Amino acid sequence: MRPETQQFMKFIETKGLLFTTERKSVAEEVFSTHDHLDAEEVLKKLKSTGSKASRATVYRTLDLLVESGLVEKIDLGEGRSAYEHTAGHPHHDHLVCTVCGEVQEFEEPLIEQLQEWACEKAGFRAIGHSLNIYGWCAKCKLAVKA
Amino acid sequence: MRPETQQFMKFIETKGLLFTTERKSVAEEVFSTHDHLDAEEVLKKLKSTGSKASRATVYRTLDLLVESGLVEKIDLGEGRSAYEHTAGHPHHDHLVCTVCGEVQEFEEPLIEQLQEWACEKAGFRAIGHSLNIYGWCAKCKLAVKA
DNA sequence: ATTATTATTGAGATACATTCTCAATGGAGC
DNA sequence: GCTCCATTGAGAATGTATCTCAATAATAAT
Repeated sequence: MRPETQQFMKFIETKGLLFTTERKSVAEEVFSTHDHLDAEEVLKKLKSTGSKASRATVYRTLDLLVESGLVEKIDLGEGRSAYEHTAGHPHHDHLVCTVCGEVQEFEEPLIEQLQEWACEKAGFRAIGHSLNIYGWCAKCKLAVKA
Repeated sequence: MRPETQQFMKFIETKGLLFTTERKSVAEEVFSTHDHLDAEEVLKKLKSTGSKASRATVYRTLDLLVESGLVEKIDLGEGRSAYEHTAGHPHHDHLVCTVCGEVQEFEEPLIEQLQEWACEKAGFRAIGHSLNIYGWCAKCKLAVKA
């Protein structure tokens, strides 16, 4: 069991919930990669490894993972969203390729700072934010030129 | 007919399409306010003013309006999106209140600049972007305290 | 141990925004 | 008027996510 899954177990038990096999397998799946996974991908991977976790359980467990703070839900626009685990990952924003769908990360601490100022100015109390830039990734740019 | 609708007409005709009553009424509706409208709101307003434009036509015309550059489609996250006309509006980002649903705008040219740099660094060619901050607007913050 | 209580689950129903299909409509030009 | 093709509307289909509810599994009580 991965250390992150251990942490999740602690979170679940502290909340007075049960750390079931299904919850464990969803967590292990999410923690197994640094890629951005969407719920459907998690479900598919679980199916292929023999787990019988249902779609509903996958969504429910992903919500719990987000609540635990170990996983971040990112809104990729147009109703798509993905999950990634936060361990050892500072906050970052996303470059979404509209050609191949790939999602790259980028960091810009100053942008975060400027956002905070904008909120202060507007009397707004921020809870979360999402910044996506849509366009062509380096690979797809080349592919078109060629 | 509003001047923006005139421009839209020109766009439609230049494209070799027909400037129909339905397209005209959708455009007039969108240009009638500076608020952020979603497709369903446009449809409802049209229904109430006697127009018989269908949902499909509303969506199709909104796409044309975006293509013309006179209207911007903004992704508000969680699958919601809204439209606003761009005339006389510099680019801006959005503060989305998760309590009352209100959408405020804010401008921060430096953020735009930083985004461009981030793209350059990653070899990414940006086409569009969306920055939303979610949280409590000033009004809802007060309402909870009271 | 047996029973009662509660949490969790899966399958499918439902919701929702959006897009698609396709037959019917209706201008534009001959 | 007739032909042609763009446009339209009604409803079906899509995709993502949530909800319902009976069945199941775990925990607590006796």
